[in-house]
Amino acid sequence: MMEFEQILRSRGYRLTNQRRVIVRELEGERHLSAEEIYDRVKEEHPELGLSTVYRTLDLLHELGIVRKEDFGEGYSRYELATERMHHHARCRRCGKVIEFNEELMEYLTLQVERETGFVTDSYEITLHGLCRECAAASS
Amino acid sequence: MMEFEQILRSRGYRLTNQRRVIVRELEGERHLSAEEIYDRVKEEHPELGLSTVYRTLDLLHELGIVRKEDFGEGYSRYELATERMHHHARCRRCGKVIEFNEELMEYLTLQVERETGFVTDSYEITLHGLCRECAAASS
DNA sequence: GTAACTGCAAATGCTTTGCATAATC
DNA sequence: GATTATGCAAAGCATTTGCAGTTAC
Repeated sequence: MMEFEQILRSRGYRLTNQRRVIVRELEGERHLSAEEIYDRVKEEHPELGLSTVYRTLDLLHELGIVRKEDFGEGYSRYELATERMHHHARCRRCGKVIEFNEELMEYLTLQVERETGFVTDSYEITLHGLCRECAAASS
Repeated sequence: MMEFEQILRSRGYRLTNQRRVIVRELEGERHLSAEEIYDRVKEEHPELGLSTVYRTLDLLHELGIVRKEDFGEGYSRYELATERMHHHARCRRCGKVIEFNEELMEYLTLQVERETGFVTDSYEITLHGLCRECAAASS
């Protein structure tokens, strides 16, 4: 991933080791929380601070390099915006998150842009309801 | 809205004044945060505590009576599940939330249920990108 | 009467911030 | 060398919890 370095430079941000390391971690795994990134990186780079992780994720999110996700856990998860878009179904009883992909939606983002001027670079669908087990248990 | 009283009773929960008042507030306005509900209700019912608001919203959410929404503000918003489903486009630069409706999607929930057993009672689409103004400013 | 519910205050956990130091350009 | 970025510790918020008192059934 060279692209993110160019984006940073072109906006006048500095290319630090911490930023490189955090992006590398995100390249390795999806859906990471700030704390998880911090823990993983700390082994090799004990000098990294948790606040730097938050500040970096904030910056990367604003630059459109990472997506910020909310699984209803009380904290955020992050993944590279280059990852394939995907969607979640979250059980309101047990909290389980089921992931699924689907292919339409392209037309929707076009329509929204036409109507509101909003330029979409990624999207997320969340279904609220009951997973198989909880649905079975409640009937 | 009588329905929620029946749901509570049928599950063995008690029908308290606090629960009634909180639901009434949700009937009056959409997208309310716990704190906003607390502030609105406090004028007429100073005895209501904020933790009761949170506990009630949690219960109503688990029962499927209210939807829990995340606009990326760092806290949750709530609305009655009977409200028309809608979707958001959130600007990653300025945070502005643009709301829009659309009508397809029915087929998607059916397909998900077929594949995973997940029973959807509501859904939410979030687009990530730039609003008209921020998109203009960054080009 | 008893079990569920509430209010209050304290605790928790994620995230942000102030400031002195260090690193990038 | 100037400015941006970092680390640390402390502060900030939303949310949760423990517990004694209250209320619904």
